[in-house]
Amino acid sequence: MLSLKKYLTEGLLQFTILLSLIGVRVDVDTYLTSQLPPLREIILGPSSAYTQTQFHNLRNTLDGYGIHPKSIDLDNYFTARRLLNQVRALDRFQVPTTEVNAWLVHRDPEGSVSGSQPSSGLALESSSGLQDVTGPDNGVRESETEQGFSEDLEDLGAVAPPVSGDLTKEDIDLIDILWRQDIDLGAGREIFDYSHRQKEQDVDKELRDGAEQEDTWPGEGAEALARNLLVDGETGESFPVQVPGGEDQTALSLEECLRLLEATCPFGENAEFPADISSITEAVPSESEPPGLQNNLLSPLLTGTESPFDLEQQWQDLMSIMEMQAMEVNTSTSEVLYNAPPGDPLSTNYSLAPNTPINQNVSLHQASLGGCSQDFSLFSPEVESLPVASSSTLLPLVPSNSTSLNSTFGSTNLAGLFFPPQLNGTANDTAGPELPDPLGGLLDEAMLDEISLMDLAIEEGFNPVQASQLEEEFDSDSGLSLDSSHSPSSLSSSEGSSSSSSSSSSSSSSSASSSASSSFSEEGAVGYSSDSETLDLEEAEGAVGYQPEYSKFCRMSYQDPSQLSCLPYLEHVGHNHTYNMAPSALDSADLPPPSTLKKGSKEKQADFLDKQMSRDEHRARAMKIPFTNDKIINLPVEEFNELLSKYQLSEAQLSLIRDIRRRGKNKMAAQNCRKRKLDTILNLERDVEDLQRDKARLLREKVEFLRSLRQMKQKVQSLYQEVFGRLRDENGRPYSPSQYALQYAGDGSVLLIPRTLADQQARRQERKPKDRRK
DNA sequence: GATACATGTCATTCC
DNA sequence: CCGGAATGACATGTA
Repeated sequence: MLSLKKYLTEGLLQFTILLSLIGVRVDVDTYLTSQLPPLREIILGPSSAYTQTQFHNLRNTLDGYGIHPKSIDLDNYFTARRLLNQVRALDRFQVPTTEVNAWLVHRDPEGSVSGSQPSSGLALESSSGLQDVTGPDNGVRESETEQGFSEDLEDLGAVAPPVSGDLTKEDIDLIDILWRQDIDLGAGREIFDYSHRQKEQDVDKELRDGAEQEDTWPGEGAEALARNLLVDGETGESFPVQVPGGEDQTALSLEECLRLLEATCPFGENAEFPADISSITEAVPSESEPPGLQNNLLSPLLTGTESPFDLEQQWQDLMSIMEMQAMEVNTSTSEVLYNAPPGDPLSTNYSLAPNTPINQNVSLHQASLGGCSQDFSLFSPEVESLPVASSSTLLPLVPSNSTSLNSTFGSTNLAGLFFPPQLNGTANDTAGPELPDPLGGLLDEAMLDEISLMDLAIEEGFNPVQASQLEEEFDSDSGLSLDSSHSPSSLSSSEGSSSSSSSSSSSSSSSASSSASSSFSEEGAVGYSSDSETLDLEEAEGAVGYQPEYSKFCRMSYQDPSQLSCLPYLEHVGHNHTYNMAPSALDSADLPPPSTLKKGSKEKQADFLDKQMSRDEHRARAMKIPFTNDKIINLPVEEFNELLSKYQLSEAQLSLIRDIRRRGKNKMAAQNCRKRKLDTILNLERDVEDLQRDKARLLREKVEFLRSLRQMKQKVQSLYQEVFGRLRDENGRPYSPSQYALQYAGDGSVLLIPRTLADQQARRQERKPKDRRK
């Protein structure tokens, strides 16, 4: 009981405080009532006959509510270790994540970007904040369909930000539900995972274990709160850029192209660009203007905005993905990319028809800023765990100069992009399937893999089973209802403590099973107690060995039937109180005054106690060892030797005593060892699940990145078409795509070169990566 | 009776 | 070197 209180006061309380510090609501009752047999056994251990006496005596004297001076070293050790693990695992915990999200929900309606928000809320927070920055929510919630993919998917925060900065009531409700689920998930999963191992356990252990389970399954659904929805509501606006025709080579400003890219940034949700683009288009030189002047045209638009950074960041991400996957450039399969399924909302708006009327009133600046600032969150893989830090740390990594895009927009990639080898003569065609590029292979593979990836992600990461299980649990047992479902145990855990002592004391007359008694007695399990203090208590109470009658009396005095009747579920709890009793005490106990007990019951009692005794106790009794096994085992060496010296013991007795001590120590060690082993297994299990979650998250990120990449590719393709289609030779005729191609040069210009030359360079570019890989 | 599980015990190693 | 913890292997009891 005192150990239990110790757990309550130290373990549970401390952890509760810890959680409170990080803003996690802790419903102690929920955890108390959660059951997890393995951990219960780990922490409490199996039968601990050695500490039974202490447990028993303490209850008798203090009724479990006094402050016991004894320091339980191992207890502290486990508690400290658990706490440490919990603290270490805080970053992985989903409960805090959920909680933070909930707070964000409550705080964010004003739309302010709260940089002080702790981790994990970021996806929601940053997205909403950005949303506010970017202006009114115009996002098309096309990804409502994607939500089925999994809400878990969005927990990475790397996906597109949520469209809406203002949460609707449904959103809040959903968040609230998810939050509750997270809180409960721990217990729920514990039960799920270990229910097969559950069996009759003593209530104290349940209480203690329940308090300690919270770190095992903190719950993971919360991440899904940040429902970052990839929205591509853009309209595929066009832009007026006319490049002066050259002879064979026509230089285009790189910034022009980049601007075009930005204007059609696939991630931007700003479908409409309210402002005008006239300023830009007016700045664009006429056809007769020399190419060199055009390099500066776009820079004013780019400076002062984050869009180039974002864009570059995106490209870096995309390229890293390409490298990571080591995908072969496959120009022959690019059709898949362009033949996106009609149902795919992401691919619908990106075919930019060159003939599309140019909207002269589109503010390119605003468009790029709005779209890409949101994109930033989309490409922040750290958002999930480092909300504030990510936004602050990632930015500095990005060159503050728009020209740095050259490094990312390397000639390699762009050259390939701008080199559709099979470009046919119809320059006015929308980005056709016949336009391959280096990204084609990647994207094709990505698209092909997407389904399987999603399956994988769902299968390995989010655990649809888990989700459904959650649903079921919370349908029938929603929220913190574990409390009620396990109320008996929770009741017994605290209130039953005193009565349990009485029931234990009455074990001699009750038909308590040995297993139950042992399980109950393992309270304060072996190795958890301080020997000296235990000894003091024992001696102070005179319960063991020398004053058996008193001990017996104490026990009998607790045989209050009313208490048992009040707590009928404790009746089965029995305890082995004989283990720590000296043989003499046992003898006396076994022979109560004839007047009090009938002979038959007395014999039964004796038999029962005999059965309760361990072999070593029997041996000790047989050898007339004058002190208790408990002392033999738990006394420090010095006191132990001192004790031995006090008595004239035969060699056989001494040998037996030493054997008893050795076996007792080893028994405790074995129990601790088994607990540790189980603990290790459970930790490994948790680690595996964490890794699986990470894997699933990464897969989801991959899918999202590939999706974004595909969109970018489509944009680039459209832009290529657009630019190329507007090129005119000196006679005002369009260039034939079969004869000419655009190539991005290293100096930032885009050149119009003959296709033969372009093909050669493209081939060269293809070889390079392969060689590098070798 | 076979089996799984919990627990105790022994031997050994390590600190 | 001793005491004791840790642990694998085995024994035993129980359901």
